[in-house]
Amino acid sequence: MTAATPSHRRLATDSWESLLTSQVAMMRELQKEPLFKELGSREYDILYQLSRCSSGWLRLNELNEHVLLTQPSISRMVDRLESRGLIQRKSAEDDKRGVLIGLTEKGAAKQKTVGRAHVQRIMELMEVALTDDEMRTLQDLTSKLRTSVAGH
Amino acid sequence: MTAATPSHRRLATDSWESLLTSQVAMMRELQKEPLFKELGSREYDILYQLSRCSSGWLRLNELNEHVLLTQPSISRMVDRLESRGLIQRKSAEDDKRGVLIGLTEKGAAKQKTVGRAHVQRIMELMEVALTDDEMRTLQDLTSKLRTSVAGH
DNA sequence: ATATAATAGATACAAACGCATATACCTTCC
DNA sequence: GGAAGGTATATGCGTTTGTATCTATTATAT
Repeated sequence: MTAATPSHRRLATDSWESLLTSQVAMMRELQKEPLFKELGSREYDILYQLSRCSSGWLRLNELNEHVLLTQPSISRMVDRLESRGLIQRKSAEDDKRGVLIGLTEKGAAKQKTVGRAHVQRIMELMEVALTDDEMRTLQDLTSKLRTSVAGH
Repeated sequence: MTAATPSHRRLATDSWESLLTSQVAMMRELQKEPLFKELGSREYDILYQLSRCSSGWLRLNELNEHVLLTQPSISRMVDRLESRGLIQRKSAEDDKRGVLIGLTEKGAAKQKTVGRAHVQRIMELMEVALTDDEMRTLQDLTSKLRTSVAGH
């Protein structure tokens, strides 16, 4: 049983703040990538999630879990991506309320192009900061945190 | 010297993605706090930065470094917080282009109220997820990452 | 000294956002 | 099987955001 001493409190908040600010620093750096001018990082996130899921189709609410946006915002973001020809909608057969989102060929190509540059930049930044072992540890800890907080 | 093998690449991107999604999960949870209805989390961030700096005053561009917003957005956010009586502006004496931002008494009180609930929630979430040692390690690694990426 | 470039912050305007709510469909319970 | 309540997505509307640009001040170069 852990005591709620001031230093214990600080440990929790300091480590969270450190996580948060490192994320801001990385994001700021990643957003400098010129390719992100034509496809915002949250838009890329959508394409990325669609590219990596096994069936190729995701429900709107599944997308919503991964991006820090409200449901209406995702809905309209999907509108825009659809009108740009990057994704397509189809209604879910088992639940006619639902909508399935998938990449078009153009969208998949776009994701690959932007993704390559993105991955390259992430590698450059992570590599000089942390050793492989440290990356593994970081992944473990953040994974543990996410699982505990969100339960999946 | 590390080789750019696919698995090495994956290690960098996977650990970054894990960091990112854990941050999203935490944020989502923290934003459920009712007190954040009257003071958005980015607005709180501003008050928080002002509360913790030694002189009590920060330049607009210093604030900008800590929050993932563009300069015009910070500028207008400061407008709103000022008109709500939470912060005050004064021009910097050594550089007449500059503006210094500080908390009003009301702003400091607000920061404390919201901050307490915020800290409480962070503690609850972190505590069940990670041990003290793990939090220390997480802080070390993210700190290392931030320093490397942003250089401060 | 004066022109030139760089920097800090503010503002105009269009695009994107969140909140509240509407609509359509599914589930449950009687 | 029909009403009541729950869930998935869409839309109206006011607010906040980013891009581009503007003004004011400071730094640099000739």
